[in-house]
Amino acid sequence: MRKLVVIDGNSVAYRAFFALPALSNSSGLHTGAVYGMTTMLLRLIEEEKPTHFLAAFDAGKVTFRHSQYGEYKGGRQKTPPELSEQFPVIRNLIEAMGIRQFELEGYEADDIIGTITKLAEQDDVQAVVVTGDKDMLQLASERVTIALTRKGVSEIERFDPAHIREVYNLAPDQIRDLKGLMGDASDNIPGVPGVGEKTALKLLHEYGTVEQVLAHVDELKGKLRENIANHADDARMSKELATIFREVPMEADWDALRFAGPDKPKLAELFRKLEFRSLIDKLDLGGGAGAEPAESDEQEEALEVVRVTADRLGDLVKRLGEVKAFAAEVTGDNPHTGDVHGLTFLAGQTAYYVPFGLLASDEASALREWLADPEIPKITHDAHRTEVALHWRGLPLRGVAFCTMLAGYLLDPTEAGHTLGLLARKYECGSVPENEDVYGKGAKFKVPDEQTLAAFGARRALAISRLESKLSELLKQNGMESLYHELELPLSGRLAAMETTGVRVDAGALEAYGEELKQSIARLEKDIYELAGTEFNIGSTKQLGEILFDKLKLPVVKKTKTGYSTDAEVLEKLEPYHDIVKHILHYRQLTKLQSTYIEGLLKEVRPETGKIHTYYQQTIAATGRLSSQFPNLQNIPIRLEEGRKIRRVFVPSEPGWVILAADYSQIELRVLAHISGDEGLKEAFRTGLDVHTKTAMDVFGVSEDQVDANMRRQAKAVNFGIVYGISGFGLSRNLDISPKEAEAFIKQYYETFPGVRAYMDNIVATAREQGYVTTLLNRRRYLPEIKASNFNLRSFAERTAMNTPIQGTAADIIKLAMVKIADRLESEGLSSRMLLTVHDELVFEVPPDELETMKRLVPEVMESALELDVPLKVDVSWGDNWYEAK
DNA sequence: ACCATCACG
DNA sequence: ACGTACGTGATGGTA
Repeated sequence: MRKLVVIDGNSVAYRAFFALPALSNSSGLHTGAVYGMTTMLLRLIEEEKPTHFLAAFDAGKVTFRHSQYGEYKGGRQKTPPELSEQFPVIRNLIEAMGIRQFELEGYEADDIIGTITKLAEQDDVQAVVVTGDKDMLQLASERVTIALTRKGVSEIERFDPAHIREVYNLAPDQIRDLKGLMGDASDNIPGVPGVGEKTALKLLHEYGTVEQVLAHVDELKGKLRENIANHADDARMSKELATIFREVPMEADWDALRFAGPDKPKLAELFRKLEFRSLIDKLDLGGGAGAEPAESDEQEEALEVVRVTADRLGDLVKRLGEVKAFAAEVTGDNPHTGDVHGLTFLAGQTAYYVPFGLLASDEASALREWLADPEIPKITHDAHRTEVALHWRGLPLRGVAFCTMLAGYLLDPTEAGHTLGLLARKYECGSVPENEDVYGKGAKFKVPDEQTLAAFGARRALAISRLESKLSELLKQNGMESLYHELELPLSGRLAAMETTGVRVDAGALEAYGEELKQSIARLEKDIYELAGTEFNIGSTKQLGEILFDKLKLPVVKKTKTGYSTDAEVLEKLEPYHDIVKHILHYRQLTKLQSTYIEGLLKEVRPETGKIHTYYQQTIAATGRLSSQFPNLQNIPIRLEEGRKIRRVFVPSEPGWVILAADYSQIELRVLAHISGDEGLKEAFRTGLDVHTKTAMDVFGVSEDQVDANMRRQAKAVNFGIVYGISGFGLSRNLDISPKEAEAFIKQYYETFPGVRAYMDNIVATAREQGYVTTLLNRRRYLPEIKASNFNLRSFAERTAMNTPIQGTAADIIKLAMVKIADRLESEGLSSRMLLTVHDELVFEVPPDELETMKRLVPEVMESALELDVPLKVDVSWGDNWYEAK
């Protein structure tokens, strides 16, 4: 006798997901539903001994039921991401189990199951349907049993027609009628209002079917009669929706469905990945023929995890000399406001977890001294963040000798992230969960108990220690040792110091400016409403588009994928058509200032100090630049006067001091001159002429006094374009000229500076050959897409190949200058403080008696940070605030 | 969560 | 013929 088991894949997965606790493996993959599914499949194989096995899944989102009833399954909760991520794994599991899976576009699993069971009946095959969905009971027959999951998936109740009769006193076919009357909230099937299971059963026992109930509605009384009479159509439609379609175009290929048991090696590998250790043992999958040896982390298993208490601190203190690595539990995106929960120290085979409370207590002074001692080398992950977070708790961190995050970044700056979990996996140094998996995120954020933190810390510390040896070797192989040890690592401490120092902001002045803006915005708003003839949300691009293009019939210049484009470029083109446009542009400008720079900055001012403390991300930008967050102080307005005024509120934190700003002049073009070796471009910088004017002279073949403003503007655009990895189209858009004309400019430029063209050609060829490009200090960026056949991807990679060495070398230079300046300030005992860095600019606060020294020292160090074939030039300025330092 | 927009170098 | 400038972060609106 052939016996088929059919699983309702989606239904059972949901059941398993909600029934089981939120399990996850050490790499953070949720595994609850997979685990539930696994135990259930194993039990089915054991108990049912199927000769044929099929798992049916829903395909696509729209089925024919939606065309019958638009609201079908409407209002259903979105699948939780913790479950969605498990579906692919469930598919792998089923495959490894040796079970055939099936789905068909436009049909639900129900329909596939309805059809296969019908075919089973025809071919004399015994079938068991496993599902959580009671609707399926309608399929029960002599040959078809429905196994409903109970208590999640741990129990199964089998329904044959006799059992259905016992429980409901209905025939299987009448289940459809039951649903038709009572509806089903989970599928958004309406049914008849006021009719639940009890009433529906009573009616069906009396009349048999929905149609008969409707025919005898006159015999009913009161509200029930009224409801049924009014919702007769709903009842008929509901029944139809609940009816499983059994004519899906598919064939009964019993050979294809034959079940020969699990693919053991595959299953073993999957279980190892999922960390279902008990199942590996239970199924004896551990070392069977064909199975790979179990990947057990012996070192991790041998690790002793100690939760340090006050009376056991001595054990750790005695072994501080042996500490190989430490891991800090820091949570929160912003380390200035985040929490430190504890530190784990790895000494030999022991991981000591010290909760923060203990670390901060009198008893733990030896630990704090160890952390603060610059002479004791320390290895950790994300030293920069840790140092900032510890600083605010009065704990200095010095002597960081290796940071695995920074190393991971240098080895491949374009990776999606450099968390310890990602690095450990990538470099095969154990598996470490992400913070998100340990602490949760958003509303679910919760600090777990100390035991969990200790176990987590132990794994982190072990991974850090393993990564250190691997990554330092790789840095050496890549020739990045000095980039790492002499530039990035020292910089990380300098950044932490700048950030914790912070920059004073005159909050009163900021608020006052906000008041002014508020008035202007209100006036603009009124004007705009008047000109539009209606009030609307000007901030909504959708509503604005409707006003401009539907109501006022302005020409559509550009579209976005979601509708009309209304960006500044479009609005500038529309200015001549309607007065409203310039008001909108002005409104945009002022609301940007108000929301991002007035309100945004005010939120970040610490009331205790009146300062803003940004956080520089050292491991984000693919080119080696820094980025600035909470708030971003690298995009404070300067180009337009109204915005530039914001800079007035950035003031010295000590009375009488001044703000001093020093910026590299044309650093990227100078770098280009150096690395391309182009004689003409080098000459341009040696003459000391304005480089854009000089470019205009050379490209247009005119003398200095013949260069007009327009020629200089065009030359400047070409220079920018060159740095960005030029294309005729890009330049044409920027200059608002035709691509043809732009091409001509570029051709002319390349003829004038042939060395630049040679560089561009060479760097792209180099990228193609070696797969990456480098900066002067050997920073590296991989460009795998340089070989893509897709034109877009490849072109992008080519422009990146041209740009990254330039932008990245400029970043190398200013970073080097920062480290050198910080060293000088220290060695010369100056009290001036480095506060900010904005890609090619450094900002300091300076006491009056050091101003002369700093005016000399800062440019001197910046200009000599790295010797190029062209001079580096730095402009210095100072004043009472950042605005005045121009 | 994603998009469009806009601030900076 | 393809369809774009390089690198970031914050905001408000919308789905």
